[in-house]
Formats: sequence, structure tokens, C-alpha cells
Amino acid sequence: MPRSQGELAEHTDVDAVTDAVLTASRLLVAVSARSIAAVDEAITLAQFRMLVILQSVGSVKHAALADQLGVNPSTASRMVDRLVAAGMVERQTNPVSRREIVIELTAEAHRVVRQVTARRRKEIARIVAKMPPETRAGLVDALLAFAEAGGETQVTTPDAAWS
Amino acid sequence: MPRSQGELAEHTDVDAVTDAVLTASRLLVAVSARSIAAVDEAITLAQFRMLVILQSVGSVKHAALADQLGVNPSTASRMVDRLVAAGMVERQTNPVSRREIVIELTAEAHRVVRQVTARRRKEIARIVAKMPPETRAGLVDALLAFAEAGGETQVTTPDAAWS
DNA sequence: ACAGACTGTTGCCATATGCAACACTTGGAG
DNA sequence: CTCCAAGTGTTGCATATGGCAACAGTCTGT
Repeated sequence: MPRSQGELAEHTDVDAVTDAVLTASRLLVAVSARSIAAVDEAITLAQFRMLVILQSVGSVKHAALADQLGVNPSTASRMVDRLVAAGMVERQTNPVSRREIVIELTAEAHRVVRQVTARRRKEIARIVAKMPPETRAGLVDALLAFAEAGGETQVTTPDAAWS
Repeated sequence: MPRSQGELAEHTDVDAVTDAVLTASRLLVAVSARSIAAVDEAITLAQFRMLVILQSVGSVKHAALADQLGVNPSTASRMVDRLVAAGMVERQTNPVSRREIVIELTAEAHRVVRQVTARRRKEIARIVAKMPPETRAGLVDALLAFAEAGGETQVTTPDAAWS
């Protein structure tokens, strides 16, 4: 195969990878969407994203949470309202600063996040298991290189649900 | 590299790939989200998904559109309402069956879809270009194998925005 | 001719989001 | 110490998304 240095070949190379990436994206998105619905139909994608963030950082104040989610503080505040009502998070006043309120997951929420994540990993692993083993090694190297190459562009937006 | 048939090695293999896939997913989602906002802030992700479907299939009736989007027909109907108001799509009664109404993109919508898609491809291509060229070939083969392996599970859900 | 299926619409409800206006707290500047 | 600016959370208002159920036409096969 022509992994040549020629400009034309190089361009074709990039194009082929781009196409492959876009194709794989479709599959990944579908997998992720399914894994939520399979565990708990009552929870929405946006809510799950919030839960994932809370699980990874422990407890945060509203402003930081809104920041991480990339939404308006008012949106975060009302989402927390609903998650409190659903018994998934708890508000706790910060003793050192009375204007700050920290939010934490309940045990129930931890369980849900674990289940969804496990489900997602399982589904991806199931797909990977179907691949010809020779291609797996290449996929790891290539994906890591891809993530590395894109890492400089900070990934801050709606990532959190895709842990 | 131990691409052995041993069970343990095989399992580790699958785990490594799964991790790599999940990492790459985060990046891909961020890229896709940015590419919409960059072109037209007025359009939402859901609306863009509808536009992409319409562009790929030409014209469809409401029921098929809702099916493709994976939403309730009522939701699709009202989304079309708003897109008509925005001048992005047109409703046309089907002469052969008066109960069917087909929806088509306007020229403006075609332009928007092209721009967003181009932007997304450009951003991915920019990342790919940063990868060590040796790893690109592996990425193509591996991603295609991955998509192939997952293809049997039908990808019908929220795919369309990720073209 | 008519019953049942198909198709789109509308009412009602809940969630998700953004913007702007508020209220309250905190930390400095004077 | 006083008071103002910045920080933080909440609420009102508006729009978009999304599901379910009820409806009103339209078609199709019996």
C-alpha cells in the first residue's frame, strides 16, 4: 500500500482516515445512546452527563458544574432541582462560604452511573471482540495517536457523557 | 507484540481497544459539537440532524423522517414547523397520495449543511494530519473493521448528524 | 360501502437552555 | 468601618425538544 511521501498520496491518506473516523463516529454515538436507555429510561442524556461529572470530581459548586457542562448556571440550577427530586443528588451548603452550595451524588446515582458505564464498555467490547484480532493492535495505536493529535485542541464541551 | 491466542492476552487486547475507543469518542463528540456552533448559532443540533437526513435522502414524508430521527411523529411535525418558519425546508403535498406530505430542503439549508460538514471534515483532517503518518494506515483498517463489526447491530438511532 | 390501517396535526405535559433581573455574600478600597 | 464591585445561586420569561393520546382526513381491501 502506498504510504508514500508524495503530496497526493498524503492527501488521500488523510481523506481516507477522515471518512473512516466519521463512519465509526456514527456507530459510537448509537452505542452510547443505547447504553443509557437500557439502564434507566427515566434519566435523560443531559442528566447523565451531569452525573458523570459529579462522579469524577466528587462535589462541586453550581457555577463550576455549569461550566463543566457548558451550560448556563440557571440551567444547571434547575437540572439539580430535578435530580434532587429524583433522589440522585444532594445540595449541601458550604460552611466556609455561605454563598456557595456544593452538589454531591447519592449512592443511587453512583450505582446508575456504574451500570451505564459498564453497559457501554460491554457493548463496545462486544464489537471489538468481533474484529479480526490482527487489526486490534493497529486500532489501539492509531486511536491513541488520534486522541493525542486532537488533544491540543482542548476537549471541554459535551464530552463528559462519553467516559 | 503478543497477539497470542491465550485467553488472558485476548482479554487485555479487547480492554485496551475499548479504552482507546472511549477516549477517542470524547474528542469526536467535541469536534462535532463545535462544527455546528461555528457555522450557524441559530440552528440546534436536533435541527441539523433533520437537515442532514433530508439532504441524504432528498425528500421524505413526515413518518419516515420521524423514524430516521428516532423521535415521535409529533416532534418531527413541529420541528418541520419551525424549520419552515426559518426558511430551511418546504412542505409539499404528494400528488399521488393526499395524506402524505413530503419535506424538502431549501437552497439555504443545503448551503448550511455543506458548510457544517466541510467544517467538521476540516477539523478532523487537521487532527489526522498531526498524526504520525505510519499510524494512519492502521487507523483506517482498524476503524473500518470496527464499524464493520458493529454494523450488524443496526445503527439507526441518533446517527444522522455524524455524517 | 365500510371498517381498519395509515398519516399528519394538535393538546397537554415535562425537560433542556439561554438571557436578564434579583437577592445575598464576600472581599477590598477608601 | 462603610460601602461598592464581584461572585453565586435563584427565578421569570421565552424557545426548542420530546412523548403520549386524541383527532381528522385518506386509503385499501373485503
